[in-house]
Amino acid sequence: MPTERLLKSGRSPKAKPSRRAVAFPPRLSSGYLVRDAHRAFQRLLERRIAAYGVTRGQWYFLRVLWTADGLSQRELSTRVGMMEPTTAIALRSMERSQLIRRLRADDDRRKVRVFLTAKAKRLRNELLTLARDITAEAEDGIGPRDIATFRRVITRMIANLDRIVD
Amino acid sequence: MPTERLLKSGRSPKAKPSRRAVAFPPRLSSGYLVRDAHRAFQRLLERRIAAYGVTRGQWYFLRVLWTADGLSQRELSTRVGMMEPTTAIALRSMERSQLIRRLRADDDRRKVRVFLTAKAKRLRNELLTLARDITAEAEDGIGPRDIATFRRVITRMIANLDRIVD
DNA sequence: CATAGAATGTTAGAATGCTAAGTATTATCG
DNA sequence: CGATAATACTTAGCATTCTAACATTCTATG
Repeated sequence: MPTERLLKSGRSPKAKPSRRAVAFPPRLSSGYLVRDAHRAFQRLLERRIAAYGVTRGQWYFLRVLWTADGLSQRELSTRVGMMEPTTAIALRSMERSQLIRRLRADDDRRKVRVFLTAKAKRLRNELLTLARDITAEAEDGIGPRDIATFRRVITRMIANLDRIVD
Repeated sequence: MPTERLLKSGRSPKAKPSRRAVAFPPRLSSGYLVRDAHRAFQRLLERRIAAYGVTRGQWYFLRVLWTADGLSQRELSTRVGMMEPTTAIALRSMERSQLIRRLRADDDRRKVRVFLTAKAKRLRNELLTLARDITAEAEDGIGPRDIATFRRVITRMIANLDRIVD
């Protein structure tokens, strides 16, 4: 981590003090901490699933489909938490990679149902284990009580933020 | 949040039990919680700074430059935690938006120093306040002790993950 | 000094995610 | 029944981020 060094640059020595009134160091910002943690998780996940020919964008959908095969694209979008164009792009790449097949629904011809291939089903246990390992490595040396508090707090933060509309 | 409904699809009723051996629900995955929180923070930040004509990609750099004007691109990349091509792209957009100027360093003509414009400096207090408000809204209803635990835990997770090389 | 290597930035190309605007199908209502 | 709405998905275009490969400039070593 780089040290916080202040370059004075060419600022006037008699700058108004109000310029500096607000301070908000990243270490005190939950948002910054969450961002850094997210990037660390992603980096590791991406590197490890690449060995199986799976990309990060495919991962989230695999994870849902392993539990609920045959969903429509709309349902998948909702569960994964992505917008539908994002889902469409991810599914196209998964179809190319032989991870899914897409079948038009008989009852409603607007809908497309997504089904895992045998290949994708075979990946399930190994990849889920891999994901659990990453979590375990992340939580290494942290007590179970603190982990529980962490989960409770971050879940509440998500709820707080999701409730805000403006 | 959508209910967990299991579509049985066309799977054989006598599938091997080993197929289901591994379970790892997202609610128990710190990685998933962190991802969701990250997206919630980003969505809100993006929406609010858009009113000032600032994008998310510019934000991280502004934040560093408000504290240390005149850094080189390499130093900026390190502090923000981005790769250099990412920095180059963000700075190009910031130059177009009149938020920064780039000046070749006299002492070392490989280096480019980045300086905030008056416009960018004027945005500082208002945008930092905005960011602090988002944090406050996220932490609403959570006790200070729990917040402290949360920060300690997530900081440790980041350290754990950053240490892993393979 | 000349040349090899290190340091700083850039360009190119891919993946991921968004919003806005389109197409096609189904449902509703006058 | 026929026009209008809503629903499901796609396309287009942008922003953000990465890795890999390049150009430019400086440093170090013979």
